[in-house]
Amino acid sequence: MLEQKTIIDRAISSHNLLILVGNANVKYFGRASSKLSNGDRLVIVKPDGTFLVHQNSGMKAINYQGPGSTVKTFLSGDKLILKSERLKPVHESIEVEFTGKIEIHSFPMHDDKKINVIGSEKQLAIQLEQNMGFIEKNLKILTNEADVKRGFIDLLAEDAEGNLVAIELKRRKAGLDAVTQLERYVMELRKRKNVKVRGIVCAPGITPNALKLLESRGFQFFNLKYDASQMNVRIEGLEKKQNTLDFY
Amino acid sequence: MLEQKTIIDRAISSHNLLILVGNANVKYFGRASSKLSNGDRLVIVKPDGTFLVHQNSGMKAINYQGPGSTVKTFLSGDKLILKSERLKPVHESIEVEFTGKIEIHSFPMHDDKKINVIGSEKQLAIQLEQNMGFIEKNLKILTNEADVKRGFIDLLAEDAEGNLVAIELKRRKAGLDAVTQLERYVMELRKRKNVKVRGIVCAPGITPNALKLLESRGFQFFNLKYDASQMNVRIEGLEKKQNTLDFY
DNA sequence: GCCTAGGTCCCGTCC
DNA sequence: GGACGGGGCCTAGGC
Repeated sequence: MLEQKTIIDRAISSHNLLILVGNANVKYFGRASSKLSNGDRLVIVKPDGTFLVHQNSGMKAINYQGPGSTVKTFLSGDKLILKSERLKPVHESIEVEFTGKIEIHSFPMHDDKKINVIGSEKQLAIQLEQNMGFIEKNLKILTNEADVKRGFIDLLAEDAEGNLVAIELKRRKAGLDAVTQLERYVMELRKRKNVKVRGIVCAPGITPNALKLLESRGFQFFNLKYDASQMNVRIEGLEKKQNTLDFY
Repeated sequence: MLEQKTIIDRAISSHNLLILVGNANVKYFGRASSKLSNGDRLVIVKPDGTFLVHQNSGMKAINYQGPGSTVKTFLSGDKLILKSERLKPVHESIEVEFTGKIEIHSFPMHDDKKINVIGSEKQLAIQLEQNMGFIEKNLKILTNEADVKRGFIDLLAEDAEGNLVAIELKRRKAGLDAVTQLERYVMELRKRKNVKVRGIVCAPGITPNALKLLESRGFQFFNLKYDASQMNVRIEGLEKKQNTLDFY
């Protein structure tokens, strides 16, 4: 065990990626607290202090600590303990107690590349901004979050009659939150400027309750079809949808 | 390379945890798309199909695929390619192209334990339900999401005067969303029942804008102090807070 | 530092 | 299966 501790300590101090697999229990204290009794676990320690504990299924780490954490090792009888600590945002700690054989692997990792993601809401907004005709003729873009001070509105435009049009854009199906968000922005604008303000949700689909809420507020919904699966975003269609009579 | 492919294929078919480290580029197509050019990467393949690509820093996998995905290996010249595919919710794929030496490790993992987390909002609700006096005298709990049909209210109570009291509880500082959520519920209740409905947000802190919004809606905020860092949840205090005159 | 909102959010739960 | 909300959400962008 002492030898294993030495190997681990050396990997950490040399800023390698450290991978541990073995039977362990895990305790966490901090913003919440958790216990996970013994089982085979994967532990990842990154050079930046990131500390991850994975079970054998599921996407998310069952326990974790972000960059900036520090990890220390302890021996307690025949058991090896890893303790990860961080101070901010609050004091938090994870203790992993290995009970048997540990597989230890350490790797130097060089990587300065950043991922390029296509299909963010922001990119959709840029596409839509250049084709406001998709929504309606003579819709003039005023800003995409530029001159509005608290400009959390995805797109702000002016229609042919001089009304303000606040557009909330979503990259996936809109839910109740999309409508309440839009409502807050519209209320804010109506309070500040003394003009009519229209609200539009633009998304690939909307949940039934969200549509009802939207219509009760006098807003409009535009169904958005786009494709972002091929390294470029392409808006394929945008059509106004309203409840037909047989919806109710 | 052929030998490495064989080792990987064997690990996958035997439902082991598979760990790969090596220089690779990564492409993703699906709900969005992404490219990440060459660098040292950690790839994790779990027995349930979970597929994770990590860089050497940061907590979150830079590319990922959830449980149920299938992974296949290909040889392309002197390069080994891992391809993870899933069909639901939409067809998505990740391709990891290794360009040089790959470190391969495979582990059988046995683990049927579930984590026990202390300090969830639900647990706080149970604590609070048993001490409604924290909020005000003669507040009678009606339900914690039990008999209400669409019971999305954290806590529903009745005050001394027979008014309904809808309580939105948060385990962390309340933001604008907490208030708009509460507002939706209160509106719904007012529409359905014909009684006065009060709204209360109960959280460890509230953002200034959220407090303003809350007060403009006539709701109340109670500052909640609790500790969940020691394997039990304990409410330490709960006091009504309102803006003092010098707030504005 | 706080506030705000997006995310290939994931995840559980309830309908 | 969709819908809805929690999460130790994390992370990025503004201020």
